[in-house]
Parts: sequence; C-alpha cells; structure tokens
Amino acid sequence: MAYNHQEIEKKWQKYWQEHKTFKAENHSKKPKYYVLDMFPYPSGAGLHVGHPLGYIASDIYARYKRHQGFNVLHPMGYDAYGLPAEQYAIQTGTHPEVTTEKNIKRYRKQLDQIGFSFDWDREVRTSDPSYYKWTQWTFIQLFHSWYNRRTDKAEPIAGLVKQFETAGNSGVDAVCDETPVFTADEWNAMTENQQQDILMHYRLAYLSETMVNWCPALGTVLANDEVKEGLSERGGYPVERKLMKQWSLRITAYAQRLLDGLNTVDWPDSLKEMQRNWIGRSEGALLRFQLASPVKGLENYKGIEVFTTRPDTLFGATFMVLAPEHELVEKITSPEQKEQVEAYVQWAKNRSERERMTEVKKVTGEFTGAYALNPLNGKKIPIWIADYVLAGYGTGAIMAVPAHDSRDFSFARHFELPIIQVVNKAGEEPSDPETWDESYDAKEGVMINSGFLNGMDVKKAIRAAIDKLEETGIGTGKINFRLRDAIFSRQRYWGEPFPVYYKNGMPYTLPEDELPLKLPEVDKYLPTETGEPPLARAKNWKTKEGYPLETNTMPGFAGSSAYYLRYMDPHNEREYFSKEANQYWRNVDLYIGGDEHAAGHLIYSRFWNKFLYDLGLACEPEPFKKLINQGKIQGRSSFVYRVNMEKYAEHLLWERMKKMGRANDIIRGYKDGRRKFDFYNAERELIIEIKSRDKLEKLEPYYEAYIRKTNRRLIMIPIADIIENMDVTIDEITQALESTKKGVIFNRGKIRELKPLFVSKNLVDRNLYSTPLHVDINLVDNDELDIEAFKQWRPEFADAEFVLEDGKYICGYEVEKMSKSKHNVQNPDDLIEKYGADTLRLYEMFLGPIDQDKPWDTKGIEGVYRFLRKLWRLYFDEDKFIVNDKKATEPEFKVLHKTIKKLRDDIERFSFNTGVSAFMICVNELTDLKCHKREILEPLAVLLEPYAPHAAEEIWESLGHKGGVSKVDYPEFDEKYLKEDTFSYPVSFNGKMRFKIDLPVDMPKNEVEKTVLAAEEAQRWIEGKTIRKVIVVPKRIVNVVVG
RNA sequence: GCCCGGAUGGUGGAAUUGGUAGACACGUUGGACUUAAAAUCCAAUGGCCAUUGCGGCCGUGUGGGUUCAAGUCCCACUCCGGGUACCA
Repeated sequence: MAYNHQEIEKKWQKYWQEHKTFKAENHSKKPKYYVLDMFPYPSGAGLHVGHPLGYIASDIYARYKRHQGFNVLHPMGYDAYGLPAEQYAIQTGTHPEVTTEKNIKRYRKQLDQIGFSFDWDREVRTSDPSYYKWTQWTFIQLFHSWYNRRTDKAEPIAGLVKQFETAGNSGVDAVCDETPVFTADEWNAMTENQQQDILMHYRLAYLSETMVNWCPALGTVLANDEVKEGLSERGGYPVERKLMKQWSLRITAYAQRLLDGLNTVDWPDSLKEMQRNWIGRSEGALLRFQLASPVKGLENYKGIEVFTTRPDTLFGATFMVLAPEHELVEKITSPEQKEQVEAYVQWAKNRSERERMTEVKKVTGEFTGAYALNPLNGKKIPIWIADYVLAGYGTGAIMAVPAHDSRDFSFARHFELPIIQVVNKAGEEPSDPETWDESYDAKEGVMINSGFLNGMDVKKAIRAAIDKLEETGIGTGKINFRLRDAIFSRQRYWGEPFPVYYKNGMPYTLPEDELPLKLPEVDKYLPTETGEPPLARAKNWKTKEGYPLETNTMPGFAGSSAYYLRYMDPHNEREYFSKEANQYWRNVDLYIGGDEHAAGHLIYSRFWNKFLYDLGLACEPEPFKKLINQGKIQGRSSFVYRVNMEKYAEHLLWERMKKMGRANDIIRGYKDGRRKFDFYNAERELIIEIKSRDKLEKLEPYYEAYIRKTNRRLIMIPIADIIENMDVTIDEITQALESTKKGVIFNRGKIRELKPLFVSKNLVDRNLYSTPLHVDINLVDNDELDIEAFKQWRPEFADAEFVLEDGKYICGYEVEKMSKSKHNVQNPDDLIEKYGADTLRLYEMFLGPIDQDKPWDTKGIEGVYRFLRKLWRLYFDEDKFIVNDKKATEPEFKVLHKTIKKLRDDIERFSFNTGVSAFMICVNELTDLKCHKREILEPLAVLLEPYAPHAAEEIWESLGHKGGVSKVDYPEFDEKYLKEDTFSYPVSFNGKMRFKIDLPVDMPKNEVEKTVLAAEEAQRWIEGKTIRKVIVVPKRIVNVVVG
C-alpha cells in the first residue's frame, strides 16, 4: 500500500468531524488546558503559507496535551469586522456581511484541509449579533463604572452617585478628568444634564472632546496603535490631529496594573518590553511655577503646573516652555509678543503630524513676553512656547533645564537662553556650559549650584527635592504614564453599534434586555452629505421612544478584546459566559500569534479582562499565561532579467571592439558639451550612435546639422542590426572608419522587430544591461525557469527569447514580504494537494524555530514528503501491512526511547523543528535496523499524531485499533533502554579534539586519565612535550594540556 | 537618537547547563537500478593544503579578554531586522 495522502486525509477529516473528536467538555474531571490562536481577519485573498504557521504549532501542542490526559480547549473563530470588507462595500455596494461570509467559507475550507483539532462547535464571529451583544453589554458596564483609587478597582457608578448625594466629591479619589470640587448640596441642586456632565468625567467609557487621530482618506478616527509613523496602519494614509467629540475608554486607570501584570506572565521579553514602553511609566514630581507679575483674569491662578522626572535639577531651570495649545498661552502673552505668538500657534496647529515628526530636529518657538518665578530660588525666568512640548503629555508645560536635557539644550542654544550646570559628573571639574557641545543628560553625578541640594548625588537629590516641594506645598511626587485613553469611536459602518441613545444631547445606555442593538441597513456605506457617519443614513435609527441612537461604531479591538472568554461558553444566551465555565477554564494557558499586536490587541484585552475581573466575572487577572510570537514567513521572490536592448547592443558592440583590440582608439560614452554619444574615434573623427530604428530616423536631421557644424562624421546603427547581425555591423563600422566619406552614414537595412530578451542570472556583466523583474514563483523550480510556462504567463512574453547558461535559464532570488505584486505568494492549497496536509504541517515546523522570521522556500518540502513515505514503509510494503509481533531488540528499544525523550523535551520547549528532525533520525535508524515490530512502531504512531495526525490515525487503525489515536496515552520514556556501558570520550590536546576512545562509563577519573595517556594515539601529541594538566569530565570530555 | 532581537556551510537550520561545531534536511556531484523517466538506494559534500596513505592548517559578523576548553561568558565595534519617536 503506497502512501496515499489525499485519500487518508479526507477520510480522517471526515471521521473527526462526524465523531466530534475534538469537542471540549465544560464539565470534566480531567485537568484543563486552553490553547488559543489569535483569530484571523478573513481577508479576500485567503490563507497563504504564513498564516497557519502558528496554528500548526498550537495544534501540535493541543494534541500533545490530549495525549497527556488534559481536557483541551482549542477553539477558532473570526475577527470579522474590518476595513477591507467595508472599503469593498463602498466601491461595489456589496454588503460587508456578504463579503465576510464568503471569505469565512474559504478560510474554513482551507483550515479544514490542514487537519486542525479545533472544536468548531465553539466558533465565534465578532460580527454575529449573538456575539456582539456581549461586546455591547461590556460597553454598558464600562459606561456605568468608575475607577476608585482607594480600592484600586472599577466600581459601579451608582455608588459614586450616592457619595455625591451625601458628601459631594471631595472625598472621592478617582481616576477622572479634571473636575471642580462640589458639595452634596451643590450636587443635589444640579440639573440632570449637569449631573450627567459631571459623571462623564468619571465613567470608564466616556464621551469627550479630545484630540484624535483623524484619517481623512478612511473617513474615521484611529487609536494611537493604529497609527504608524503618522500614517494609518491600514492603507498608509496620512493622519492629522483634530479636536472631536469621541467615545474613549479610560484604560489609563489600569496603567499600573497593566505594567505590574507583565511580571506575572510568561511572554517573550521583547513583547513585554514593548508594552512597558507603550505604557511608559515615569516617576517624578508635579510642581507649580507662579507668574512673575499679575495677569488680568488670572488673579486666583494657582501657578503653571509642570511635570518633571528631574526635580533635582530645579535650580538649573532657566526658562519654561508651554505647548502651543496650552490654555494659558493666550492669557499671558504680552501685547508686544501677541502677533508673533498667535502666528506661531496658528502655524503649529496647521502642521500635519507627519511634518511634525519628520522635522523633529528643527528648533522652533516663540517668547510670550511673560515670566515665571523659580519656586525654589525665586529667580525670574522667561516663558516660551514651542511645539517640542506636547499638549497631550504631562501638563503640556515644562521647566527647561538646558544643561541636562538635550531638547532644552538645543532650544536654549538656538534662542540664546542661559544654561546653568547643576549636576556634575563625579570626579570631573564643573565647566562652563557655553563650551559644551551637548547637554549632560545622565542620571548620575553630584549636585552643584543648587542651594540645599549641593553635594548630594542625583538619586538622593531627587528625593530631597520632592520632600521639599511637598513640605512647602509647591508640588508633590507624581507618577506619569505615556499611555493614553483609547479612542473608541469609529465613523464607519462595519462595526458594533453603540448601545447608546441621546436625550437632551446627553448619552444614555440602552436597557440590557434590548441587546443586541443590531447593525441597521443603509443605502450607501459612506458618510452623509453633512459629514455624519454612515449609520446616520439608516432609517429609524432611534429608540422606541424616539431618541436618536449613536451613529459611531466601535473599533476593531472591541470584538477581539474578550473573545477568549466567550469561547468558554459560546452559546450562553443569558450571560457573557457562565461562572462555572470560567472557573473551570480560567484563562488561556498557551496563546500563539504575531507580535504586531503588542501595543494593540494584547494591551486592550488585558485591560478588558482586568475590568471584567473587577466586576467579578473573570476569575484570573491576566488573560494569557504563556504567549509565543510566531515569526513571519517571508516570501522568496524569483527574478528574471529583462534586457534593455540599447544597453545590451552597446555592451555587445563594445565587447566585440575590445576583442578586436580597438579599446584604445575608441572612446565609450563620449561627451561633447551637453551632447552624449555612444562611441567616438578621435583620429577619424567618427561618432558611432546606437538607437532603435525609430529614434534614429527621428534624430537624423539633428545629427546632420550637428555634423555639418562640427565637421565630424557619424554612423548610425539600429539596435537590431547589432544584436542580430553583428558581423555585418562590424564590417560597416570598419569601412566607415577607413573611408573619408563625410556626413552621416545610415544604412537602412531590413530590420525585424525586436523580441523581449531575457538573460540568465550568472552571465557575465548581466547587471550592466538588464533589469530584474519579479516572476511568478510557480514558474520556477529550484531557481530554473520553466520557459514554456513563462511564455504563456503574459501575452507580451509569448515570443520572448532567452540567453541561457548550461542550457538552463537560472533565476535570481531575494527574500522579501509575501505579496501578490511580488508574485511570491505561496498558497497552501496546491501544496496540500500535491504533498498532503501532514507534509505541510511537518514542513512548516521543520523550517526553523517557531518564533523566528524565515523565508519560505518550497525546495525543502520534498525532503519531508520523502520522510513520510519512508516512515510509511516501516508499516506497509507495496501491497500490505507488514507490522509483526516479534520481540523487539535492545537497539530497537533504544531508538524508540531516545525518540520519546527527545520529542517530549522538544515539544515542552516548543522546539518543533528539532522534533521533526528527531522523527527523521528515528525512521532512518529503524529502516537501517529493518524494524517492522509492533512493540516499536505502535508507540511511534502515537508520537507522530500531534505532527502528522492523518497518517498516524491511518496507521493506528491498521494496527487494529478502533476509536482513533488522538486521546491515547503518550508513550512513557524508560531510562533503562538508554543506559550505556561505555562512553566514547573525545580526547583533546590543548582544546583541539584529536581522537576518541571508548571507556566504561563508571571508570574513575584517574583511571580515565591513565588510560588516555597510555593510548597509542596519544603518543604523537605527547611526544617531546610536557604534560601540564589533564582535565577529565566524566561522560563528557578529556582535555590534555601539553606544552 | 533610544529600547529590543539577530549574525553559524551554497540554502533552512542543529549544538538544551562553557565540553566532539555544522545534527536533520535542501541543493550539488558521482554511482546503482531502468529501454527511458519517475520513484528508490549508495557515496561524497565548511574552506584551504596534501592526496600514495596517514593527515595538517583555518573556521560560528569584526577586534580584544576570561578559561584547561568559548558559537555559548565579558568588553568594544560593524552590519541586519523590529519597536518607538521631541513622553519632560
């Protein structure tokens, strides 16, 4: 029986589906294990070989865990909302749901073909109303919650209202927007709208006027993580800052817990580091600078608030800088400076984010004419505005310490502001900052010029400065975060509608029993004429009572933030998920996905989970215990080299002339003023010009004129003549050189049209006259081009010609991103048909470590396919099953148990590539031993199942078992089969391995030393030298030091 | 600029705790089988030198160091990839 992968794989995929083999039970005495993949956005292009890489790894692990007796939850679903389907809807009018459904079908088919052990009964789709009901539900909970700093968790807003009613807000310590203090009486006297307005400052989901990333091309706002280098992540369109009323989530309330939680999870360090940077915690002080002279309208102003991480350098603060958007700018600007300041503010406002980013080095700013007082020494310092100070970070104002901050330094230099050194590098003399090339930013040194701080080191001085600030009431110690609240509105159609309506302009949430609020039909997927989001087009988009519903929709991360929880209990209609299900499954044990989600999905879902944790719904504070980033599979592009005919003709002619020995009297690339000619012979004053015939005919009159003027001679040669009739051309040129005929020589011979010409990669000087062109990788095998297929690929290449090397056309290659336009996309369907899913699974794992990026190269897949067939031949010959019940020998047991140990260790450390190698070694060795024994081959089938489940099932059935192999116990490793009596010691001299010697494993060190030194092979290394030292590491190595 | 990761044959990679560098594959070359092809099998395959045999020297991005012993540890640097970008 030959290995027929197509038949086998179909058979077992059907079996698994019919028997619901991989269904996970919510009630089980077995321990649980939750293996999750980041669910995909089903794009129209379908899967390419890069997508399943992580799925295969997680599937192997899930299957392995089942063999270990775990109840494994391994679900799959779809992140179904997304821009591509909506952009397609805008272009074609097709409802995004239709497109999405179609794409999901395709994905499902492709996924099924690979033989994943997903429990498809638990599939979720973010765009399914029964799913997004709970996304909306969570939003309602966020809306009705606030963050209590005292208890350090989210609490119901109703409790807050009660406090306001009885005691006002002075005793409340919340993460909230700036809110004036009010008493209970004042609260109770407020109108409902006023109260709602106040509450909005506290809600975890809140509506506010904020600076947002507005992307005009997409017609929507974007969250910070959706903007990369000033462009939208999807599509790469420009993004600008804009003040808009938007929903936000108060994720900043969780900043510290998000940071702390990172220490409790087993994630790649780089990913944790990325999140730490994104959260951006900095410790410092918040302090106030008083204005030097009173300003009208600011009589009660408490002073300009500033955040600094270096309160120790306060004595070195020689000026202040406000962000152009700072509210104070308008008020403090002196009449003399008004014009310049207003102009600067206007200029800064109109600058795009991108301009701002690319012009980082440019120093700009303007003096306001106002002064502040240094709170420690009372010195008067000028207040400037500049856009290097960001309105969105800290307080939007800084104290500038030019001596110790590089940005302040360059600003001070540019505007000639004073620089005072206050930190001195230990062991160095203080120097005049005027002589400095750069600031001294280091966080170490001794304080100078700093009053009471003098002599302290930086660390101590920071503490002392904060203490002083707190003592005098000037400021307080403060921790600041870079993390911003997440903007949660999108002006798009294809997303979850907000369960929100407006009464008197104030937002209220729908009652929970009216969920889900379904996405309405619209006539077009575009904004309205007045610029409102697409949902404003929906008819009757209002509540039963007639209140208008919110027209924004939620962003992509809304639906993906807690899908792992819904998988635990996906069909629950009464609640998000049952307490029992959550108590059992708890959180994800292994999560596999790409690291592009570091600052987006993986932060949002941690936040979302923590909120549900505060609510008492989720029982674990972190959603993903262990996380692995699978590397990207890059494309391997193939290139053909298309000849540039003119360059090629020049090249050919020149080569020929060199051969004829004319390289000395003919100049190539001759220049006469601004004119350029291909070749020139000075002695005979002959110019040689090569061009296409068309061009030559057009240029003829100009050349005539030029020749007449300069009294030179010129021969014009059509490209085709050179390429197709070199000898004749050479004769012509020779004649022309010898003759004295004046004027232009142009022989209008019979000329064929030139066909596209391609040169093979390794031909000499190829790069001088050809340009690389991406060619479809399916037309290339082992870098050799299938010329006939290539001719049919594109009509314009139908009669192309080729310059070969060794009778072949060899293509070049390069590793780059897999994309349609580069013709390097490898789709798994073709490979599965040819080699089977088991081969694909093995090969993807065999490529290299799971977490590394690696190029896709189909070449190696043959080797893995060969391995599977070789394995098959241990069980079957041409026509029958050949496994026998003979007793296995010791060497056979040794092979098996070595493999069990290796595979188990490799799988535990997620080293799947070496696992595949272990199988190959095992099969090679068993083949050499001609082993067809059940005692060996039965356990081997179980070992194989996680990697190549179809083949394993078929083998298992042939071995006479019923009911499938997927839950059979993993083979036990037994040390006794690996015991060796002797060890083959590598013996090195001065660290270089010279020979090996077999010695008993239990031989004592001194015996080993004696035996080795006495060995025959040792003599030539010892001879004439002194033995200085002998190192014996039992069962490892012997090293003899001679000299 | 700052932070993180990486660099090993022609290619993908292995070497898990400092202990035989190049496992396992691909590719290449030669051979067997075959009318032929496919499939399969065998042999060689880091570089250089010597090949009559033994063999020898060099070699994990570069330069230095620690050690009996370094791909692995330390210092300095080069190049490549990713993140971030005036975050006070």
